[in-house]
Amino acid sequence: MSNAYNRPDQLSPELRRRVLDTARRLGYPGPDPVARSLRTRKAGAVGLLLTENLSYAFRDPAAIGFLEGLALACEDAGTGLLLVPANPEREDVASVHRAGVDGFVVYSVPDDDPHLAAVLERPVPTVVCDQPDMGTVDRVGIDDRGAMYSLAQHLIGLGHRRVGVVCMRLARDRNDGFVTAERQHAAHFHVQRNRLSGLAEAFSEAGVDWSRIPVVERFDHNIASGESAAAQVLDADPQITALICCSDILALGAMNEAARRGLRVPHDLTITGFDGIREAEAAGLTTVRQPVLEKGRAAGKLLLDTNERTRPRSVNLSTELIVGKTSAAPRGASEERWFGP
Amino acid sequence: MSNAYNRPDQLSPELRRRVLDTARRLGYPGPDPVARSLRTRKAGAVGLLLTENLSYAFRDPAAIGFLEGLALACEDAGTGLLLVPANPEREDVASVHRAGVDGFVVYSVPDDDPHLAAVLERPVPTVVCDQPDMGTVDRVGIDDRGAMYSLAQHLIGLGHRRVGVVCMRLARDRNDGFVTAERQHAAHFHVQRNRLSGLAEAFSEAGVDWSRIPVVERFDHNIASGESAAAQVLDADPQITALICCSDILALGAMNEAARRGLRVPHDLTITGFDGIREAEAAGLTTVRQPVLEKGRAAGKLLLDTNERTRPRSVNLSTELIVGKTSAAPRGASEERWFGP
DNA sequence: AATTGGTTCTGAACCGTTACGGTCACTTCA
DNA sequence: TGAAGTGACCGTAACGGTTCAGAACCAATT
Repeated sequence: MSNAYNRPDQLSPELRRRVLDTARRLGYPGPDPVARSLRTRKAGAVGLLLTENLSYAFRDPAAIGFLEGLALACEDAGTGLLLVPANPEREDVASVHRAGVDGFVVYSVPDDDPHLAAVLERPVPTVVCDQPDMGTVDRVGIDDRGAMYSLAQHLIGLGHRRVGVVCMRLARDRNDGFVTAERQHAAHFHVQRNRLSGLAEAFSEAGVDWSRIPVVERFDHNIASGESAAAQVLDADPQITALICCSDILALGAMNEAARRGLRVPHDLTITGFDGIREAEAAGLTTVRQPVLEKGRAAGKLLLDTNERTRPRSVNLSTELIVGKTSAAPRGASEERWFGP
Repeated sequence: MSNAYNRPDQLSPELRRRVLDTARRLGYPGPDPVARSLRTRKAGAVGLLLTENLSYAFRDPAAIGFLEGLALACEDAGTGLLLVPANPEREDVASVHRAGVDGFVVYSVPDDDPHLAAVLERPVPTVVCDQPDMGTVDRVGIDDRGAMYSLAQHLIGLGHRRVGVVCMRLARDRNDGFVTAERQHAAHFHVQRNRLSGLAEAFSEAGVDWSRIPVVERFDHNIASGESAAAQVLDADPQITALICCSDILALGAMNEAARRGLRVPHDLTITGFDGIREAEAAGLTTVRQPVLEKGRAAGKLLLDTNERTRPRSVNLSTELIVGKTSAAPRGASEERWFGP
């Protein structure tokens, strides 16, 4: 029976035809995929865990790029891609337990997320992205700290000392407002924590007292958040010469807010982003480009690569500083340099 | 055992604790999701079948919108979303057979696609999108014919008679070039067939000989295709006053080509799209807006709605003609009307 | 003391498939 | 002619959970 469907060479064509005929006559709908999975211990799918609402993945350009890369890898391997719903509000990890998959990819979740813990308990291979190295599972990511450090050095080189920062959520609780040093340090999102620490390091080295730099956090990641966060930073210190945003989306919002206030970018205010999404490129944003598609593909490859001689593995992809039209020397500084002593 | 995990009320807390303790000590990783699915006959996931490469879904804005809506519905229901790889090149339907899902959503595949046939053979509920009404399964879509008819009437009202058309692939075979009337009529993509027939009807009613209108097809759906297809139409008949594109993406490409030729839009050439994606709105494109997100959500709702009193159901979502800045009266016509007799 | 009622706990059947070993007929070779 | 070898076919035992019937137990009632 099984052979008739899956192993035509194991039986005579005549019998095969007869079996298939009677099967059809009896209304047999073909082998049941679930039972097959149980028996063969292969689900033919990999699970993707995102901390955000499922639909968020389709709204954020960087997430879309990641998904595309992951889908590419799955396609090559002929496996399906199961999007696992993980509502961050509820602590309901049943969706993780119910997912019939051969492995998990975990994309940018807080390191204390119960869903992540549930995944790690499952006896299947896992690849985490944009997470700290856990020592036990494969990892793919970038050097967020180093990339942001370079961006900061670019700004410092231009002469910026008085800056403001807009970042994404740092933990699971909503905190739309200023961020204490404590909170920065304890951020549960590896990516944000490292970007902030890269900034802090560079500016501290340049003699800036980091504890006095206004850092504003937003829970939701969209243009509107960038706008309101930029407004909050500019209200707190109208003297800042540069606004460093931890994502392009936030930076695009900041651009809107700058325009609303009549601030010319980069003449009156330098604005930078992070990610290198298409929209940022179109806007000429100074940013750090990271290979999001490649990241997804690498995650999939790592997961689907069967010969696991050296697990856990860790892949670091390279980033590139893109100097666009939104960063320049601060107004005062350039004149000072020009006419200075 | 099972009760200890899933039915805490069925046994004393003391026994439950003991069971869970020993389970942990034995390294038991929790109930196996596949075995559970087999027994309960519930996979906790719905499958999405796209005819394109999986990764394409993340490149096309309309597809992304659809996915977002579908993800939203899945989220509400707490089910996962399995992206089923269906390589259009290979006739390999094994991926459909192997998908452990409670139902399928089929999005815009040719009506003769073997993957679609394989889905319909599976004994699970199915919702088809942008497909002809099959009579046996639920359907969600729009009135492509009527929407395109309205758009054509808008153009006809403006005075356009000599037009060209750029459409997406009409069948599984690649045909990058002109389309015969025969091929238009026999198109295996319901959406494209209806859009073209809406155009043909409107223009025929206006006294235009449809068989003389150049219609150019492109297999790949991206900006570059729009560019080259527009070039092909304009080369074939430089006198056309309007270029009707069957998607916004193609229209955006056509805009590029018009610019390259020094044609001012809409002064020298009217260009229209279809879909109403964000990029089109930004460009001020005259187009038909269809609720892609709503379409995905409706498909998910239909599939996950358990009380199936009136299957098969058919949902038609409404569209809206958006008159943008890319359509105007043809140069000759407007003068004629202004200074005419 | 025996019956009843209720709760907690145990064991076995079943979901549908695949892997595997065994049977059987038939060919080949000494 | 008989032994060994080959290939086609078939029966059965897991895979790991859920479910449900009924055993076992305890307390309350007759």
